Amino acid sequence: MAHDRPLADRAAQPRRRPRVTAADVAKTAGVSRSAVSRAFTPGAYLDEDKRQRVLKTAMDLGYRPNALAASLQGAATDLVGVVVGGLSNPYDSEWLAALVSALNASGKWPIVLGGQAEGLDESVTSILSYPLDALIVRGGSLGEALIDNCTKLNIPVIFSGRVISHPAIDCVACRNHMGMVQAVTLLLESGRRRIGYIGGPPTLSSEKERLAGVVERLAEAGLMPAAQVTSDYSFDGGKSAMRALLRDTSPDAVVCANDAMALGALSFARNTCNLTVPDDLAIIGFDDIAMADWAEFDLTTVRNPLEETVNEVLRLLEDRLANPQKPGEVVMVEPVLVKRGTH
Amino acid sequence: MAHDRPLADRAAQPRRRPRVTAADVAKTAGVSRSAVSRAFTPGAYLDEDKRQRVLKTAMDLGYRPNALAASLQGAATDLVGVVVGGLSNPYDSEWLAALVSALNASGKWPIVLGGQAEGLDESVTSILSYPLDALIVRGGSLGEALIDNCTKLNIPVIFSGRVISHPAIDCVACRNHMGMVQAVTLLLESGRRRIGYIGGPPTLSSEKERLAGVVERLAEAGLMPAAQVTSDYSFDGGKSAMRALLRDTSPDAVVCANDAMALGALSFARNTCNLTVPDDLAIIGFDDIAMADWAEFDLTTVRNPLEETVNEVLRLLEDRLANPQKPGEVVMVEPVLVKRGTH
DNA sequence: CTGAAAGCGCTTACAG
DNA sequence: CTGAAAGCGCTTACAG
Repeated sequence: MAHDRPLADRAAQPRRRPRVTAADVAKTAGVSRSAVSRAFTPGAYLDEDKRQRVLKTAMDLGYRPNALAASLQGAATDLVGVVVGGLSNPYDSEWLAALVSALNASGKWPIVLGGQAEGLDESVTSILSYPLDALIVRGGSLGEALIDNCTKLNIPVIFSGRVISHPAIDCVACRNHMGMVQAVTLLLESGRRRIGYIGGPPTLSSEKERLAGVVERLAEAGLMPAAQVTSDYSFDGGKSAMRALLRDTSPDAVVCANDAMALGALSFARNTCNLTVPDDLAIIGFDDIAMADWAEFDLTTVRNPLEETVNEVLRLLEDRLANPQKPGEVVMVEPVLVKRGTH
Repeated sequence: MAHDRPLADRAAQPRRRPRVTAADVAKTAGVSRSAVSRAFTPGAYLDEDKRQRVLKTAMDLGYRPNALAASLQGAATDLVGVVVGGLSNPYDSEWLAALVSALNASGKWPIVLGGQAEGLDESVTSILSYPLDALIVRGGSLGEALIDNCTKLNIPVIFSGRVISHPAIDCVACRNHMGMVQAVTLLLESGRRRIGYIGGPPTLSSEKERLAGVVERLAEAGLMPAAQVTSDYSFDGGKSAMRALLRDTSPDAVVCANDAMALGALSFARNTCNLTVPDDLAIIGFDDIAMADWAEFDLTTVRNPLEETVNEVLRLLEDRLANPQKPGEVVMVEPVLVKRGTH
């Protein structure tokens, strides 16, 4: 018994006072440990009176079954790892909020890793010590190296915002290329010809696809990007990028790889350069975050459907848990051009 | 053995393929289970050659100790519940991102509950099935009822953004009253006399304190609020509130209980009512979220120090884990008036 | 309907 | 330095 230990020992290593245990309830209620377990197991055979007595005692003592001990018996842990990037992109925050909410609603409990760039790989390695039901990874926040790790540990991985070509991995992603083609087409149709581009981190696959969409649609019209700057998907990054871009060129339109940068770019163009948007300069973003619709911005953008994405992630999760051996699934989500006031 | 079960059974209840186990590694490496365990335990005695052999085998097999099984031995789970409200208040999102990042950095893994109002109590009850190291609760997102539950389960609770008078509960909160006194003082000093107020959900203690700060400072100057509307801490809520407020009165200043509503109010005043801010109308918020500093808004506000709050939460957590029996601590954080362009 | 017993994967005294 | 064994809290056949 813990109470029999010498004080010095307890002081050195302040062990948590233990939780109330099924054995405690059994003793108090005068039943067997099995009976206590059965009282908490929906289908189990147990005399109704006895069940009530156990439940009452449990309530009094503040007992509830330790989910971790139960998982050792083979039960699902209902624990899901969620890896998101630095969260400097508001779309990632919206994604996280929607995903957490949806997971909660279906009785899954997300262990969240994010808000930091460095140390993320290490953190993921750490949480793989837990027998997670699955790992959900946002876009390019993580390399493919972890797939092997997870495979060995039998932890399914679901990617959101990135297509992975792996036979057993599920993913859902937006048709980025198509979205950018729509954006550029809109600009071309309204007579824009000097079209610049503000991109995100070039290593991200979503970024590559968006850039390709812009470049290829322009090429189709016999054009090249009037200017091209790389930034970091943040508001401030968009401001700096716009400064750099306007220093060297005078485009009549700028396509941004996400809304946060578009908002920053818009702000810089208006407030620092006194440009009139869209008369002097059109600006189009990507994602359709909540702020894009605010009157101050009224940003024309390409919607990266959030609700649909999260719904698909949850469906893939359920399907995967129901059938761990099924082949990986790739779900593509359609972008939608949202015309507002900046084009 | 699982493989000996009839197929029907396995189909009905698709049990997860088990993880690689210490026993597997032991067998492959030709050592005892104890040796495997010791190879992963920093201070443990184990022949260096043997340790290397075990580590190598573990790597090959993709083994790592199951943290849940280890926790049954009395180890901390390093799992921390984090309860946040509906996340419609951007300050809550910033708080969550900062907290998650800080927890990750110190090797704690947050199980996040939020993004939804309804069902939150039920969700919290569910995650108490896990032997959490602690539960961190944001502001008014949860009633005090859960404190008893947690106490019985020996799960320490830390509140952020709310003062709880309970002998064993830690909390960190902003001096809301003082912050609002500063805001109103600034307005009075610049000659404003018809000062309105847009409040948040009246049940929240932070709201009560902020309202009290406004009312009492006005009373000191012999004034009453020129108008008073209640809303929900969201941008859209701020817009609606401003509409209601301007329908009946014409204040020369409006204090808002948080920045999101202040931004909405500002947007409505400017874009819908064509008011000039601050000439026609001053607007002050509370929190100092990132957007408050954007050129479009340039919002004068009261900073609710985020970094300091999160740092204190982490310190309280560490102290509590080091000494579970110590008395509860109440940490007050000082608000800072941030003068920008809307006053 | 019920209790005693086995076993989930791990760590840690215990006895070499 | 090492292995066999006990035990963490739970569920689930097993045998009444």
